[in-house]
Amino acid sequence: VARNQSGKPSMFSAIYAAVESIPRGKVSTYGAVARAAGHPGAARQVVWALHTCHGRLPWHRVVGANGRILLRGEAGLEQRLRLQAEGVAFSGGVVVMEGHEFQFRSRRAPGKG
DNA sequence: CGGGTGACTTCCC
DNA sequence: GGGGAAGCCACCC
Repeated sequence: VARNQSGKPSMFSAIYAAVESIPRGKVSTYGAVARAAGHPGAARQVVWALHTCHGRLPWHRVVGANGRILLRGEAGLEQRLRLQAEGVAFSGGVVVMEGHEFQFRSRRAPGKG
């Protein structure tokens, strides 16, 4: 577990755990992961975490708002292929969030849950 | 402490 | 649908 110089766990740890918690066949957004990690607005740090752990995390399960693939070049293609391989549906080049967006343990809008 | 950077997000036209 | 701007946070120099 990565820690800060102060000794307390950094957002890295929270973000890391959040990304790891995304089950196969589901996806989430940078913002949602940041929220689930307890750091709303830290979407950019999610990118940082993914980069730091590129290869250790299901990075392909993290997409941009509206299920858009933000990666460039082959990376973007690979992400899409990986998601499709997991059964994630695409429409018009973007992920069908409707039913594929992973809902973290009661973090987003209260709704019915 | 300041400046630049990044797989972001939201608001407006 | 595309472009511009502001907000956000941590890493690196």
